[in-house]
Amino acid sequence: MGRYAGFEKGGLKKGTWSACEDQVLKDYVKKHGLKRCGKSVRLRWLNYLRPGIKRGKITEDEKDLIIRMHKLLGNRWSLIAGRIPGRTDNEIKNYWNSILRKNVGEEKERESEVSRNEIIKENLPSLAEDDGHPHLTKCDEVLGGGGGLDCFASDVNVEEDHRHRCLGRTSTDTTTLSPGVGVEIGGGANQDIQPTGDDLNYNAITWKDSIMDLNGGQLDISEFLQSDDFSTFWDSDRLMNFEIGGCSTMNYDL
DNA sequence: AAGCCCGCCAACCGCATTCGC
DNA sequence: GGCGAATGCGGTTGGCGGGCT
Repeated sequence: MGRYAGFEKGGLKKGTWSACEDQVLKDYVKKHGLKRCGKSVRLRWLNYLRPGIKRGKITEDEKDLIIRMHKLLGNRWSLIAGRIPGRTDNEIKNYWNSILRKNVGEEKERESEVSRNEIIKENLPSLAEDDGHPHLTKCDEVLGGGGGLDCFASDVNVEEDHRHRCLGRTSTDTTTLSPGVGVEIGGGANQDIQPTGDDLNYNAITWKDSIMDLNGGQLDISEFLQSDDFSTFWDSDRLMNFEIGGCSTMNYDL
């Protein structure tokens, strides 16, 4: 994000314009009379004219990729586009908003009722047995939201400080904490859980067989996507398991 | 045939970020 | 450190074309 000066990417020069480049542009506009602002020109180039841009319909493979990446990254269109050669962020964004959003929404609607209940039934008992998390023992109400697993402790008398620590917040930070809310697990890249790194050993979520804790903020997701780890991760079938399985592929390590 | 509706997609817009001066 | 320029990003808008009535 932002300005990257003085290097080339994909054969394209970036950074401050030279006098020579300014002159080329001036000559061009003088000759052809292009009445466009720079931003518009840039966008047209990036999204349409740039070499390597793939035109035509999104293939099934690309569609699957977009859906899976979106589950992982959310609306990080440029990151998603970066993993789909020849497609622009704008194209992917449009495709998602016009086609996939409603498809995925409908699918989610159908699946959520069944899978959510099964996942919760399978996993929450182990949490409830944990004496270190008394509020979870009181968890008897589960609500939907975001494809993740939201655990709502019905006992609002749970010790506040403990709930805060489990949410990774200091006991004085109550601004985003609603009464009765316990822990949110899963649901993509935007997690409600942040590590405190203190008395609560907060490897709260460890992806099965994976080495990174995306939710814990130990690794910036952008860096991760550029890393070799991601290539390995991506090439394997782990991601598929991770996304489609959702919570069911997680190990809860509280 | 004409009008309307809707989906797709290119373009616009505002904001954030980074860098050079 | 402040400021402007350059760039990136994501949400939104608007035009166009095809299908339907």
